[in-house]
Amino acid sequence: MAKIAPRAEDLLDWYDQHARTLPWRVPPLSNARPDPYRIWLSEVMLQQTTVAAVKEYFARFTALWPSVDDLAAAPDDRVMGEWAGLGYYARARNLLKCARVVSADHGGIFPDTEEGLQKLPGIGPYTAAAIAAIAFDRPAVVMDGNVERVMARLHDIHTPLPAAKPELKEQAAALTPDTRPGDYAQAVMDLGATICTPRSPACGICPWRDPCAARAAGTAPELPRKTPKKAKPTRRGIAYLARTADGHWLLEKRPDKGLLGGMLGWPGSPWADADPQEDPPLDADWHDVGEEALHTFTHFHLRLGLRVAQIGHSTDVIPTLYRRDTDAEFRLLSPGDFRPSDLPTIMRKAFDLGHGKLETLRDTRP
DNA sequence: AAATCGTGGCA
DNA sequence: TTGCCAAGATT
Repeated sequence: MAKIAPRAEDLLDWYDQHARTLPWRVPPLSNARPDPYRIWLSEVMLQQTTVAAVKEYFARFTALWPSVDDLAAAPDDRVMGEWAGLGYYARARNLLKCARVVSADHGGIFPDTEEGLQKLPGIGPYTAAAIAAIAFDRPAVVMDGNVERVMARLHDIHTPLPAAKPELKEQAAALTPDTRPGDYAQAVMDLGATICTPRSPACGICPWRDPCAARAAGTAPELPRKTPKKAKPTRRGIAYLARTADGHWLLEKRPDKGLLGGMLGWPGSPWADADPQEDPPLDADWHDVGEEALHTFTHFHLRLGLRVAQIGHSTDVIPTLYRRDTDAEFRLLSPGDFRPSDLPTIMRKAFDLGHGKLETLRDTRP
């Protein structure tokens, strides 16, 4: 029985009828070109992040900063605060760097080639190809998790990831068309997101069901294979939430490098595998919150012990803040300046738990 | 080049 | 409950 070769045209026909409506997307067959700024912003937000999580952030960012020049002019703290909760905060730092390079060095115009795009901060092989294809309709080979999965199944490739990447890219390159490459790139990703899903793929309604080798072999649900991941260790630490008599909160701006880099957080001990050590940022009547903030990062679990204290007036606290030997900068934020939504999730969890304890202290010990 | 870097949803 | 997963980049 002769093997049927998959055709890009069949996928495009499916896409014309089934393309999802997305805030950053121009519908197929509309003869409109998308705004490269919005494509870039959406692609950076979508790195390792679900469409559902991105939507509200994309709406807020484009409302606050409609153009790359607007974003380039924004203060760092505002952008980091708006990114809070979305994760992978290096993306936000590189987003700003990239906006400022495009604004200052390229007149606010994004490069229209893969090579030019990939020179910019935060734009790697995938994002450069995606912007080149979607925004400029160039026949770039767009490789993301969806494309890897679709290619592995289409050709019944059992080599585990990431070793299979070169082979999967060869197959993807052979299929990428010269006509409508932007729609094709989005079509493969839509296929992966809605039909050729990681679990329980809907092979029966797939536009590529006939040429799919894994469907014929019955192996689609178990592809692509992946090399096993390491178990996550559990680390522990202690965070200190201090509020001044006039309602200021004592936070720190974490150093730009490393975990939660550039974000606001509560002062505290290092996070280590051993039992946590007390390490308060200043002398105060610290109270144990009695409940830990639990959180799981990419490569470890965290149990964060919490201490809270009422401290003196903000104008009296400031001189004591320079005793600590750390890369982070202390910040005393007034009630008007402190927004819990500016915090990364673990720090917001700590606030939610510690805030209530502080209210209890005030009520029971006037 | 293996490790690092978030978060929320889902089975 | 735990592990897996999502339009990856950086070092």
